[in-house]
Amino acid sequence: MLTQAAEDYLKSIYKLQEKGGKVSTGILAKCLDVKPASATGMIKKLKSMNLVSHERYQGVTLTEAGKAVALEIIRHHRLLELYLFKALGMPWDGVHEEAEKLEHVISEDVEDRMDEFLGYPTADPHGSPIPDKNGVVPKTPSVPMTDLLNGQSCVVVEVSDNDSALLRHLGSFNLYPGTAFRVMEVAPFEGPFTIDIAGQQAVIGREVAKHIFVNNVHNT
Amino acid sequence: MLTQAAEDYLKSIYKLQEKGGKVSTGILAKCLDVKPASATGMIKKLKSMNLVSHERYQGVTLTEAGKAVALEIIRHHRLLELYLFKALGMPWDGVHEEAEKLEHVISEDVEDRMDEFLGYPTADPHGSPIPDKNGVVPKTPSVPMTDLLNGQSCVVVEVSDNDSALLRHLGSFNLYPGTAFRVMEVAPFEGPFTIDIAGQQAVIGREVAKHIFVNNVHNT
DNA sequence: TATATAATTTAGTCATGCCTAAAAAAGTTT
DNA sequence: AAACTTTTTTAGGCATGACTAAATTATATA
Repeated sequence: MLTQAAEDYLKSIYKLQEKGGKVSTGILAKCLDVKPASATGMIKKLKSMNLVSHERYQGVTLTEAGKAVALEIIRHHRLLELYLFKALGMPWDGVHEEAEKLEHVISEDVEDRMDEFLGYPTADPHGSPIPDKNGVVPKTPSVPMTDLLNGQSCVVVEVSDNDSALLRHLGSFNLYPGTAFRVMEVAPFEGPFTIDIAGQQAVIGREVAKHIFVNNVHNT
Repeated sequence: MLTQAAEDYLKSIYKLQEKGGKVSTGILAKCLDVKPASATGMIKKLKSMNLVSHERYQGVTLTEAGKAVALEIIRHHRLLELYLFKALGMPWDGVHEEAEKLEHVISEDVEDRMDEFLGYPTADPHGSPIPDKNGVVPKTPSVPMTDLLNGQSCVVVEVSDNDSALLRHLGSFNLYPGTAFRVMEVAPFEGPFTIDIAGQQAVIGREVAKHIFVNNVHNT
């Protein structure tokens, strides 16, 4: 059985690997809020378990086995988030933290039962894809909201899940995955977006917009 | 925050204390499957946190603070058992093990939501009382099935939850908390009980009967 | 009351797991 | 090639929680 720390490392490596191939020790360390030396240490341990490949000074990659573990943890996490949201009515800005603890602990049996209860879902409350039991991730193409131009309409696909204050902010505009909106105005000089959500106007700053991903972009 | 091991010690001390006042180091060690010296070590740690009282060679007792922690863990455990049973349909012989891991991890928020979902229950699937948020334990008087005499009828109140093979065995007779049965025969020389459960006969050995607690005992 | 037995505590060890600071090594830039 | 950055190694710290062996204390017995 893997330790919680090992699982967290694998999860981080997976996420970093998704957007940039090999993962450097430094980036990984920063992502996990530890010193690079600590990351090197854990990388060695994971390598000895054949969960990662690593050539000195060359960065880490997950092996197939490591990837399988990472995806299982991510699957646990996202199923838990959705379950806590739908079955227990937890606010969407609270489920991440709780899932972070539970993901290391639940059995496959509980995972399966939640999956069934939820009707075999493909995305968590923040729109992140839930890997299936075989490790297949149902990706939905999307672009960052910052790509949008004046007058364009779209639908929210996904938002970052790790900042609960941000999530509360978006919730106050009813800006959830699935929500459609239209860009009314893009202020010049990297300014904020004014958007229309079902008749309600909202102003979304650049920093916030970076964390919102949309699809179905079209001019109206 | 307490470690999982510390919480487990407090829980064990609470349970042992319930049936016999002060808890000896040896009993505690046996109960947790560690050596007595290890138990002494943890007792010292818990004492330094004012969670237990302890005079050398005199056994341990929980302080009010320690009792509060123990009851909170037990509340978590039993709510989880019932939740897993009712909301996720887990078999009653599987919920104990799962709850054993989750009890150390869930937040008060999740606890409250499960409690509400379940309608503020007072007993888990094995009939063990669920302490309320103030640490009040809703006890139901009961006697061990081994006290029963020929011809007596009664209702199952509670069964031991820590042996899943035993639970499967009882389940095969539909012998759950709330189930009524009548003693048809008590074999002599500490022999087994033959009972009638809704028209079905079952033979229950002494060792099993020790783990079944009943009330509403009356002659019929 | 002396003594044997049992229980408990002390003291010291060991393993795990994760972390750090500082020095050394390897890669990258200019 | 020199200077800089990043990574790795080294050496060590700290917390947890278990263990053994020996010493101590309590209890039961003769």
